[in-house]
Amino acid sequence: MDDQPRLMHSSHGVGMAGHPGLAQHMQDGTGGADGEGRKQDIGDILQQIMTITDESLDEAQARKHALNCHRMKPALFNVLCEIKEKTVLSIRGAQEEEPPDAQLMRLDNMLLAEGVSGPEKGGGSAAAAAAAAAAGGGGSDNSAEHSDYRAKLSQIRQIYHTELEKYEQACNEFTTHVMNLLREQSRTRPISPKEIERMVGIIHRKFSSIQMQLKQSTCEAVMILRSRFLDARRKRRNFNKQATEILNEYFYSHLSNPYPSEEAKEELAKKCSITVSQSSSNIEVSNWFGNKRIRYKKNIGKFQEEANMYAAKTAANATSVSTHGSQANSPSTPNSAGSAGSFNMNSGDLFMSVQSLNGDSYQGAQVGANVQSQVDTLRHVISQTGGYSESLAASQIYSPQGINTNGGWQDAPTPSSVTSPTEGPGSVHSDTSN
DNA sequence: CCCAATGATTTCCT
DNA sequence: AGGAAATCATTGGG
Repeated sequence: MDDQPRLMHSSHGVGMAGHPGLAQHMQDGTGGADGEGRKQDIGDILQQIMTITDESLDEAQARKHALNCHRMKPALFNVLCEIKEKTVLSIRGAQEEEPPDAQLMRLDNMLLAEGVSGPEKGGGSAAAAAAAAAAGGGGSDNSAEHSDYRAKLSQIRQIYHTELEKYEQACNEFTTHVMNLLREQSRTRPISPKEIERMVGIIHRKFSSIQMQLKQSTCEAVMILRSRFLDARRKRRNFNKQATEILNEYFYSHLSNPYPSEEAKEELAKKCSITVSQSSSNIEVSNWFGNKRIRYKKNIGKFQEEANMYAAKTAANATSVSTHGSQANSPSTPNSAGSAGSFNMNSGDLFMSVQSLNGDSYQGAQVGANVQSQVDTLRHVISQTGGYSESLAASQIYSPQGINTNGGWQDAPTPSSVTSPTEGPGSVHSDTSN
């Protein structure tokens, strides 16, 4: 009944604007043409409409019905709709074209990328829960953190989907409700189907903006989750002793060329049980070697002790494993030799092949019991002169440091520090200055 | 709490 | 692409 005044206004307006003084005119009774008769009708109708508020409800209802059934009703309705269209809707209509929302697209893309809105492995919340359980329980090759992350993610996903569903349902309900209402009211108000359509569009837009908020907050949640779990990538855990041992062993036994191939990396990763996941374990190994190389090179003195230790260790291993050490020693020592010299000068593959063949055993073979001293002396020798090393065929081959003199994988930043074997650590202070 | 060690990331270079 | 170098950020020992 709120509509009554409005109805009256508009009809009033129409009457005045379109046919000024129409009512009076007709009441004069002048003119007897057909048109005049119709005008008379319209006048009556308007009159009735205007006085409708004075009547009782029942009467009004009856009148309404009568008006609805009036033969002029559709025409009048159309006129009113038209005018309304021109005055109000056209203004609104101009600016209602929605721009293809970039923001929304971004959100959608992200949700898709994060696997929140994407094709679910299954359907509905039950599947989400199942996925979460699976991730938590049977986490194939991921750390606990990772599975935790996935569980949380699927939780978010579930919430997102239920909310989305709720919104959709609400939107539909509301839309049909409004549509019914408008249709109903179109019997008493000038509401065209077009307008209803437009209204539906407005409603949908409103709801989609709500939806966007939902998406946005979901995205935020995912981001937070990421920052807490995956992006805690800087959160490092130290490798366990065994792992570092294995890596160090490899590093120092390949000191001449500490660049493990992909396969080697994989192998190492496996051995170190850094098998977080196939792909990332190699990265970890690569990181380790990258760090090691740079840090070793930067301050060889500091690593001297460590180097000797691992040299001794590998040597010991080799000797214990293989008896052919002694005989192999001088002739086949190549590995290290290859390392130093051949790395740059000779063909890489030769060196590689040799190394891969007996890389591990070389030290054992050569050094035997007093590995350490030999190592040190050799280093010493090499670091000092190139000529000298020549005379000591084996040693030349041997020492990793030789490389840096040649400009191997390192540019020999601290050659002097290598001075005396026993003073290995002592030399450190000179390095510490670096 | 300070600091060295160290794993990870970033930037630049080849 | 992969490495070197610089840098960041955490860990763990004192």
